[in-house]
Amino acid sequence: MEVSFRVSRPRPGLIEGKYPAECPSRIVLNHLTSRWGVLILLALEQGPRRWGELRREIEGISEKMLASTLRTLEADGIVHREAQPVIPPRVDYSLTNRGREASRRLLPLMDWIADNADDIVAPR
Amino acid sequence: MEVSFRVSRPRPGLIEGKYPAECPSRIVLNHLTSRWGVLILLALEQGPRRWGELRREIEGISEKMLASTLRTLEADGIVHREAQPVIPPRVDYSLTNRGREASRRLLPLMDWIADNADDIVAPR
DNA sequence: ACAGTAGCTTACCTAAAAGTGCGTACCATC
DNA sequence: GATGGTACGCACTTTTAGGTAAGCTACTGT
Repeated sequence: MEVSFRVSRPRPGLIEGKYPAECPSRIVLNHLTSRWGVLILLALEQGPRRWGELRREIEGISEKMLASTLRTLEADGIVHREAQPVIPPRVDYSLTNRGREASRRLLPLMDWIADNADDIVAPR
Repeated sequence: MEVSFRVSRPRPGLIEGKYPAECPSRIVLNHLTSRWGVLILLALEQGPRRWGELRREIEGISEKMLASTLRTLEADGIVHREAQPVIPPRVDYSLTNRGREASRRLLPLMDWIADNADDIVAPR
């Protein structure tokens, strides 16, 4: 039983040719699907968050990883960082347009995984 | 300019609570987005492939990683393995229905990344 | 005077993923 | 009889993501 599933458009060169680990696509994919990257996107997709809010909302994340993951996503133009020069410091994070584009593609995958992960992993 | 983007349905418990690294969703996500997992899915999504075809098509993959990634995806019910007891050995790999469901969600993300990765990574 | 808070940075360490290189069985071909 | 293709498994090493813990600035509250 063949399932007719075609991608919207051809992806020339995605398989052919070399795939060094340093390929830009691989780098971005790693950032987006990193341990904490996904959770930060999930959180920010609900709306802007302050540093401390993210830290509390994403239980288990260390300050180091929150900082470095946020900086990575900021450098990728996926997360917008807005620091207000007040004391105590206040920093707000939100998704950029690019970040929303990314999460729009990432969330369906995450939803599917969340729905199926138990069935997939259970049989062990 | 607010972009109105809502996820199809609520994802309760995806943010709240703890997120151990051993969470089933994280495991499956890691398998799907692993270095070679994505490339194998991309290849198999074009149709069934033999071991050697995958090895040649996915340049740079080592035999060890091809074998272990395929076994992981097979254990997850994403890839179907069909070994014919002939000499020399012949083994065909294809996507299961579940694998096609997964790739249907993964490919839009990969397409977007492929289109944007250069712009994202270039400014460094 | 001292602790607490917000938002980090830095140095160090570990565990898991991936790479390297070897061996194997069986046969066809040169 | 030597070489090479096919589909792997195993042992070892390297690389990298992530964890742990401490410190730091510039203030505020008690």
